[in-house]
Amino acid sequence: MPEKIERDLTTLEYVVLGLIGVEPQSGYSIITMMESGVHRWSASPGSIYPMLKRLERQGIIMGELDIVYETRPRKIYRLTPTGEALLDGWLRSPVLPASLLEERDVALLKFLFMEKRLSHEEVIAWLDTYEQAIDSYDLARRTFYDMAIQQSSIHQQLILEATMMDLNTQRTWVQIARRRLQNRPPRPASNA
Amino acid sequence: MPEKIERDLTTLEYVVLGLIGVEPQSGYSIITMMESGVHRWSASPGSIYPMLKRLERQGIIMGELDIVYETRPRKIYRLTPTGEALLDGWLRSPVLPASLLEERDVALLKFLFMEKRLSHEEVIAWLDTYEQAIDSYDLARRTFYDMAIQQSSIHQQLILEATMMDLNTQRTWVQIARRRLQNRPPRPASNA
DNA sequence: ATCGTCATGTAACGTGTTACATGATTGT
DNA sequence: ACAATCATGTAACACGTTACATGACGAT
Repeated sequence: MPEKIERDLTTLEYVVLGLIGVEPQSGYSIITMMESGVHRWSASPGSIYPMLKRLERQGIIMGELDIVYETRPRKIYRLTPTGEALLDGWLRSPVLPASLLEERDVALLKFLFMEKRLSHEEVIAWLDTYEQAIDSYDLARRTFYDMAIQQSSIHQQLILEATMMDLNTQRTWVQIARRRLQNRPPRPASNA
Repeated sequence: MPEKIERDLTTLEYVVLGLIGVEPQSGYSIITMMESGVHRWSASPGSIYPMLKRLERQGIIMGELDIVYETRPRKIYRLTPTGEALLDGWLRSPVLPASLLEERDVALLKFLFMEKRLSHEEVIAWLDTYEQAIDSYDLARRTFYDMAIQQSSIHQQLILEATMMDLNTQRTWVQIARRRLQNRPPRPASNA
């Protein structure tokens, strides 16, 4: 009987769920993937192993000793149905304006994990929320921008411009991504 | 006699030092500034007040009760020489390739705090390190890019492109910033 | 008189870090 | 035989969060 899940999961926990969701992983493989990867979260053994046990206690993942295909026994964790629901809920959660500048890497990671877990339409819908977040942020900032830009120092002005440029880049990317996904053939045709 | 400073300061601590460095602040004003500001660090009272005491114990800041200009007594903290040295060292520290994608907001905050603490030349030099970081990241990624882009899935390709676009935006911004600062008149001339 | 804001603080809690420890297995 | 890697774990520690507590002041 699993523990009750009281608090919302950490971003780091969701990322681990995402990795496991793409393919079942051992603690060691998670650590090495995150060390060598594009992720900012340096997964130390001291955080991963207790976390895996915690998530297993809560019935979110379940570990199984793998002694068949590997000479060296490893404990492979996979998602339980509860874990799948949690992960997919996180992946589907819309991009919020507040997270545009500070959690972009998280958004990209979610986009990575989505590929194998969400339907085509859901990914498009998520990209729509992304663009809506940019729009509303843009709107709020643009009115503020005109006021603030006047009486700001040079550095403050440049920071405002940096965020504007940042948003524009993100908007362009979202549009590219959506177009690319929409043009994607439903199934890979015969090659060559 | 202040405690020895064992560990390196947290980013949050440096940000607080930056705020105090621009102008002496009370705990409350720090909290409100960070809540309303562009910063991702939600400064809760439970983090700020203990931190201020900690930094004071270490001789990095010093607080003084302000009962003269304010009806309501507040404790105003200012940097000690030790604190100034720490802050300026942090501000001068070069931008590293690893921090380009994950700590951009920190870089912009540093850029904000620099304005009143570093010389013109030092700011330019810091921008140079910024661009060098972009160059080296770009170099490493570009060789990887050509290899990886081939056998990557659509989502992986798009993530790679997102980071490339991101880097390009940052490079453009750095160049704009440097140009703007170099064209800046040394002193504001007479206005109107 | 009362409510909201200003202003500072404390206590419990949990997560992540650093450092250390252990042992099996592979390579040379 | 020995070193490096694979693989999992533990213990101490510290920071930050959440929630709670306190009181003075200003406005109505």
